Amino acid sequence: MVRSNPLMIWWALSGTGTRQVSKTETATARPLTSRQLAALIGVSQSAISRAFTPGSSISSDLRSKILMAARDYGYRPNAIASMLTTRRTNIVGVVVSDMQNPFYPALLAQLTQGLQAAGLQSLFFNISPGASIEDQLHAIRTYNVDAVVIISATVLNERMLTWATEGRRSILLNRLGHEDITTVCCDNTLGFRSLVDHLFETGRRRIGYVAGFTTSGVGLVRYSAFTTRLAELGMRLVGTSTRQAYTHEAGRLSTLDLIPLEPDAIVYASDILALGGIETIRMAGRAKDIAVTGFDDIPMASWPGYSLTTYRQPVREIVDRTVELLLATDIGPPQRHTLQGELMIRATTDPAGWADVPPSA
Amino acid sequence: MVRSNPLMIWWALSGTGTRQVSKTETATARPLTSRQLAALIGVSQSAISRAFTPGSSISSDLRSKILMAARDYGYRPNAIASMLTTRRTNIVGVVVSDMQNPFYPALLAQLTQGLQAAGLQSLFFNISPGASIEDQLHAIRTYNVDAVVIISATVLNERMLTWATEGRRSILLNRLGHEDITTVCCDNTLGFRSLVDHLFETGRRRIGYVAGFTTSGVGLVRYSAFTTRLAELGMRLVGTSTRQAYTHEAGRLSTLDLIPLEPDAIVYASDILALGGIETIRMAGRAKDIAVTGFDDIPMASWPGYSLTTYRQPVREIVDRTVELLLATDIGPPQRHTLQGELMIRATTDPAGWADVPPSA
DNA sequence: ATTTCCTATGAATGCGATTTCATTGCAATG
DNA sequence: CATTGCAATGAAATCGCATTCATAGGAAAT
Repeated sequence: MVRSNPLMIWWALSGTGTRQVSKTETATARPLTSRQLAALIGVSQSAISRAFTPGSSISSDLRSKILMAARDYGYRPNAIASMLTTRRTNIVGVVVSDMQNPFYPALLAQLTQGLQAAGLQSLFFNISPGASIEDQLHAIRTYNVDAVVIISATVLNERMLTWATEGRRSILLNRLGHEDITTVCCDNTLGFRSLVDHLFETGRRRIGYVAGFTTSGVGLVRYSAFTTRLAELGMRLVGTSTRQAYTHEAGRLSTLDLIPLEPDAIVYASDILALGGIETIRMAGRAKDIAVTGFDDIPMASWPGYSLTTYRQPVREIVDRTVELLLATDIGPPQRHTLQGELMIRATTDPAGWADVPPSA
Repeated sequence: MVRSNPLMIWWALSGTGTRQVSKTETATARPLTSRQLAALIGVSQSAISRAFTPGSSISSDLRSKILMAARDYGYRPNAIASMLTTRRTNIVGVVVSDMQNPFYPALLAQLTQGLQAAGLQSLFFNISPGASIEDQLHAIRTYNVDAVVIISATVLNERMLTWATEGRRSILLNRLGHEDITTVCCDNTLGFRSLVDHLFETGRRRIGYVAGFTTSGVGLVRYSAFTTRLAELGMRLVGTSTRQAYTHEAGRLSTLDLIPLEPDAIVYASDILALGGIETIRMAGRAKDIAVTGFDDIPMASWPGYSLTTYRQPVREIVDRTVELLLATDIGPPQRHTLQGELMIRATTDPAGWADVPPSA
């Protein structure tokens, strides 16, 4: 709908613009305001506002007249102005700290889509090494976001968290151990129990474990679920290793520690660690003996070259629940939402062994 | 260059933490307004505003008095309100369409960090299949973002683009062929010429090509640079294949088409395609004969298990240039910025061949 | 000492909507 | 027919800050 716009003419004649309108400077043409539109079609400014406010007291005749005029003149309500009076921004602050781990971009993409579908925009706060955490938390408050969703806030301590989220709806994704904030999290315990069960059923008994962060809530829960189930089934924990990171390299290195301990399976705290582990195990030519499991089910896990047995995080459900909580009219006390994932059995736990040759010379 | 940001001042004076907040700051209580603070310490509201506005006419005595009071009472300027008067939001709309390709999350992470460092926030617009493009473009305008950065807008057509970006500073990353918008892009031509040169020098002569989108500007430029250099060096193009996508699977499938043509090297339009190709080539046991090159240098390319020869996109430089352009005070006509990357020589072009065994049974 | 010129400040005026309040007209009721 | 009640509309008052305007008080200049 590229129709010639009376607005431009109006502005040109109105004399408000003493600036020279250059070709590149169309930026300065200010959009029509509700008052101007009202004047143009001879109604009150209130009427314009009502026409755009569902459920307000206005006749459908007048409303449609206004909406058509708005379309013709290219008027659209200024969101900033309405934020000021309604004190609602329809903006959700999304705090991200770890974009290295491929799981998070995937989660992020779905989350923003889910929010968009609900009419919410996402304002990004990147809390990563190199970014100023203080400034970002500060911005969360001055921009008056309606809500805050924190994705894996391993960087934030409890006090920062409560300060940043104070007074606004907020949800912590994939993190545990915070009393004051509602959390939505995959069922890590069930996940690791399933993985151990699967290893047991496929005949593995001597298990190694590679952790990411051993300090975070999720990290602890995963390890604890793992060891508990191991003990219940009478399996042996041959060793644990960590590099305090969820990266491919950390997976490679930690696996080097474990191989000498002769495990017949290694459980990794996340897929990205497991992918690193696969590489080390292949280099060592041990793929025939050592089963591998991950956690997350990132896209790479299902690539034929890896075919990693893992536990799928229910990303869709996490996102849906999150959006649902954000839209709920009544906010109760902080809640814990635990969503069930799914065991994805692939080649790396095949009792017959998987590829035992290093992929690269 | 860092834009002077009122918030910086606040933080500078606020100390490193240990805010002494009066207990009056309950969640339900509305935040203090400048007028209230003014009344509390007996100055005018204008003074409060000036205290937070760098370069405004105010004595340093009064300013520091106000800033300290602000800290004590927990006052902070309401960004929404100031947007209304200044007509500047300090928000950049970031339009993303393809989060599947790992290159984009990486670019995105760096971009948001670069913007943050310059005092700009990023509002996300996810234009992906499943999201309503119309709604998102609409939102870009009603939220009055200061600028728009579009990352790989393969989904948007020319008319949508101009409509969405009309009247605001906007930059297109990694896309070519748009006259009206400033673009910042890696030097694709140089990149593909370098790759071909490298293949020539390492003795390859029969080359295959796997494309992503063959319709996009970047896709065309890459292919054209590739074939041109091939001809110049008298090398032979044995075949081309595409699945119209930049995915691992597309790489796998396209490679299946090419292998029967007996190439001694395959050039892929991007790393993610090449990774898929590596898999197919390994399965076929042809890694000894077929060299592989990618483009982007995503993290996975340097994993030992792949060790993919590729051309690094200068992400840091792209981000820096973008931020610089956004902060520039004078906007000229649309410009083309082409930044040079770097040839990353790894194992997949080793004349001796790389791993020739399928990594997974 | 008088004039001039700044600088620092306060008062007042928007920014562009939402929302309350008051008013009008018309239908329904007695 | 008079009265009540409701729906639709306009006028006016915010919302919280930025900025212009007006002014008081000094310092500098004469």
